[in-house]
Amino acid sequence: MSEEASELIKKRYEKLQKLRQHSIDPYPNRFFKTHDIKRIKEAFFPQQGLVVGHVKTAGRVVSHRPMGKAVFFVIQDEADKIQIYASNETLNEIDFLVLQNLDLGDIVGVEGETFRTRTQEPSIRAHKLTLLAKNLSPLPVVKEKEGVLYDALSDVEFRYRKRYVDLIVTPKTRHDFKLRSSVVQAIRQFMQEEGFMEVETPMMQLVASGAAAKPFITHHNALDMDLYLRIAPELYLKRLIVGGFEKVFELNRNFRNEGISTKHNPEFTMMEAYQAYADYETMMDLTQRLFVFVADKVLGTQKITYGEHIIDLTPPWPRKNYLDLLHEYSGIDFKQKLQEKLSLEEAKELARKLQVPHHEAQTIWEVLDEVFSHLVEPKLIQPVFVQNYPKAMSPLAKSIPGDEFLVERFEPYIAGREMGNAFTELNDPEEQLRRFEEQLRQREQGARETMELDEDFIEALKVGMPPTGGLGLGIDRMVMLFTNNHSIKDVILFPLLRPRESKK
RNA sequence: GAGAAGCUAGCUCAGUCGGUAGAGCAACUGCCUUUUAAGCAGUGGGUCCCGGGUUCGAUUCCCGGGCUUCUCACCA
Repeated sequence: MSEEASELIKKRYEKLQKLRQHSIDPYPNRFFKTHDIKRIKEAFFPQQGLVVGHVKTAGRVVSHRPMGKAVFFVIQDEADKIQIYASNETLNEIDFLVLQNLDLGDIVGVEGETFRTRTQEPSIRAHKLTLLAKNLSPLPVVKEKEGVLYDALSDVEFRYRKRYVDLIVTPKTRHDFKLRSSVVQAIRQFMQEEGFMEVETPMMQLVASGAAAKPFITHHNALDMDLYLRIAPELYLKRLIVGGFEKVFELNRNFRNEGISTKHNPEFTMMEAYQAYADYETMMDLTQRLFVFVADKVLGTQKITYGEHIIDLTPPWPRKNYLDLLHEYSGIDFKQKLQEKLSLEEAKELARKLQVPHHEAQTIWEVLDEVFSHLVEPKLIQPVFVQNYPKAMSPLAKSIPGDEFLVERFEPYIAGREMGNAFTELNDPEEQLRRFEEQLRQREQGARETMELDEDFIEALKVGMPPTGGLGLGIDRMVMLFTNNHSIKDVILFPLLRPRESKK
């Protein structure tokens, strides 16, 4: 950066030099505050009036208005901002030099009295000004009046690549990631209060199973073997149910080597929970209560504004059968067609008539899935449990007793988006083996995504797993819902981007 | 992986029907000691994403590449 430094940056380095020549350390070792800004506002600035008091606080200069030998500037800390007033009359000679060389983006410590300006703006009259870190890489200049931003940082790429800058200049970014943290915290609290134990299972696995997705491969040098980054924690969590823990959950990252989109990041956060002596209906109830708990906790309401919609999380959420929804939105009774032994060709013909693209579908189930995602999913705005899915797409779920095609599985849908996946867990090891083998057969027939056979998991089931309900929730998507964001990159602090040729 | 759009000053954006570019903010200089998207006057700042082609001349037209965004595909 330095040899290509722009004029702006050169100026900053010159100021740095000037300060050092006057024995001012632009990067002192420490500075301790008596108050953070929010507390100053609370303690010294009642609605009307003022409590005069002495404070010592710090923050980043986010606005800078010199006026003669006086300067009004605003400092921002993690939670709030306050205006500082300083001049040659309030500061000593050395601190005034700091003031004269102050730039947007500098981090400063301030000591002084609280007061209100003529326009009643809460302010601090600085008697001491300490430079704590010089800004050498000028920030985008974003101005703000009554909550409206002017020249807001709108270069999306810049915001993702330089998230630390985005966090400084874009209040919504700060807000959304604080809210994300609160969501995660609320989920943990809810699960713990429900009696679930948080566990950590391997992220590096010998067999990447538990979901149908392409894994990332990594390598262990000492053992000289390839490992997969997990695509799901599912099979390990169920091993713990076998081991005798009755309520477990894990809240952490999964890795899937798939395309990147507004709804997909290669690493994403899931919460998976398993409860022994329970079934998928138990998990529906848990899901509903969890969403309500989190919404109350972080938003204080069960009605969420998302884009054009007001989404009402108030339970109970309706439950609709997968095949009934297909019937409802396509006009075709697939349940009947299945009983009449519908062929793949006939299924594709039906999809053609419905104008649903299906060219890559290799099985009847994949055709149905295409129809579902094109005709049904976008309509599922208010919370709904879609239940009783085709067996062929759900190799880890228990069959509905007496039903040839369907399993006890549901997916909660909100805002046209799948928020999770849950089922009554298959615990019959022989059946599980057959299902894995069926996956292999489907793959040989050309199915795009199938699940890997995990032999040790079969061994675990042979030891005996009680009847169990399991649930997975996509945390990123949940946060998108709660923060009214439409791109997953806006709820991931550092989304994966291709590297860029230096510069910027 | 496919299609569409975008890439011009530190930021937000104009613009050039082909003659090497502008505004606002920011920076710098001067004035201004209760301003707040502060104000007034002046100054400086650009490999117009990269490479090639056409052309007397390309930031502009053509071809190739890069990166991003959006949509679709795969998936959650």
